[in-house]
Amino acid sequence: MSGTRRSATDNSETRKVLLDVTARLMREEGYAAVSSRRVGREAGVTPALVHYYFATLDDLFLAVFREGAEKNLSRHARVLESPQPLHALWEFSIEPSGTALLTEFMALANHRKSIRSEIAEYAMRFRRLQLALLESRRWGQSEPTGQDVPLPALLVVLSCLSRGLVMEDELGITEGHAETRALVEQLLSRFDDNRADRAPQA
Amino acid sequence: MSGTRRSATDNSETRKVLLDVTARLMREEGYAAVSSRRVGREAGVTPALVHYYFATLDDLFLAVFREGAEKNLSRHARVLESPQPLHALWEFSIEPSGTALLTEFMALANHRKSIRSEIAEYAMRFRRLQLALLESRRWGQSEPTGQDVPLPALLVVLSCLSRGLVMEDELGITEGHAETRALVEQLLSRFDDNRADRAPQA
DNA sequence: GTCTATAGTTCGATAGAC
DNA sequence: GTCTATCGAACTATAGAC
Repeated sequence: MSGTRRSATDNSETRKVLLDVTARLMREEGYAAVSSRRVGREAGVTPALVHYYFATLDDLFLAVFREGAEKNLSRHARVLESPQPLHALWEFSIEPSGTALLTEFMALANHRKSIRSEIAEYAMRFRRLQLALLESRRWGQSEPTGQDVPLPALLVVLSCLSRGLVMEDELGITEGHAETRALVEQLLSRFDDNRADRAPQA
Repeated sequence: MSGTRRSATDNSETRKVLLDVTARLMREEGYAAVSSRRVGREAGVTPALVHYYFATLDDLFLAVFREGAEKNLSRHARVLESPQPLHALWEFSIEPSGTALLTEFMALANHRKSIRSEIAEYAMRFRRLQLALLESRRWGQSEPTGQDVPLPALLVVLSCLSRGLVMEDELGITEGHAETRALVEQLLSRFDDNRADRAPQA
């Protein structure tokens, strides 16, 4: 039984609740709604206990970000194993779930140094993981139709477009979205249909 | 002389200062740094006077947004008259100046209804203006190389990409950016070099 | 238009009991 | 690990004098 007990601070159930409450508050009301009092109240504990787990609010924000980042990294690793990895990546990226939270972190990063550097470091790790996984499946070198769209550029385009489309959708802006999605599908097929392990079509 | 006096509330010099201070605070420290006390202090007036001009903070935010939006609309109208309108649009869009402010408004819009609807309405007006101006120069119909990239999609791609690249740049993320910019230039040339008023090249 | 004064909130963070 | 109690500070918004 001693193997299952969890008294260490990092595994505390309370800590998990605090992280969940914080993430929800950020999604629903923005980072400005996060305070030790508010988080404590919604988690059923006192503000002082929030400070016990996270000395400052920045520590709390960082912990939320790191947890989400790690989950995202492993989910992406799985997504990129799909038979049509780029289509799978795209479908995954245009899910609105994580975007609202990411937007809040972007805004936070604009004026909190500790968060900015954490986000930047993660983003680079993330993009390099994507590159490595995709290149290991033999893209990006001298594929017939992929020549004019280097893989690094494609990844930038996909991430900017998915983020932008989801944000606009949530604001109620849909002008040109259908055409854009169709265009992306067409572009992705040029890659997913021309992998090295499939027969070239001409 | 009576034509130059400006006693109306909307033309007040103080009002202008308040708008400027607010925009600067949003850019440099985020929307959360905006308060009637802070704005008043930095403008050299009392908090009560801020409330005299803008009953609530939302009114203040909205006024800042509207002012920037109007300026942006007229600047864009001029940009799109360039001999290479899409290149001009792109160069204009990747200027970092307005992006930080826009990011703050996006984050604000996520949880302030009045701001969300204002941003959405403006974005649609904006995109329709772009479409109208560009189509009047005979794009997007059946141009030789533009067939597979409809103009509405192109505009979405440009705006998402410019916003995304600038944001990433400011965080220090540059992976894949050079390749993406090259790709965009190539795409834009397919349009700008194939306008109806230039000779087709084959 | 601009001010003083103030009511009523909410906040970050800490000390220290249990 | 969780609490009470508290300091010191910031905030929105309004009332009303000038």
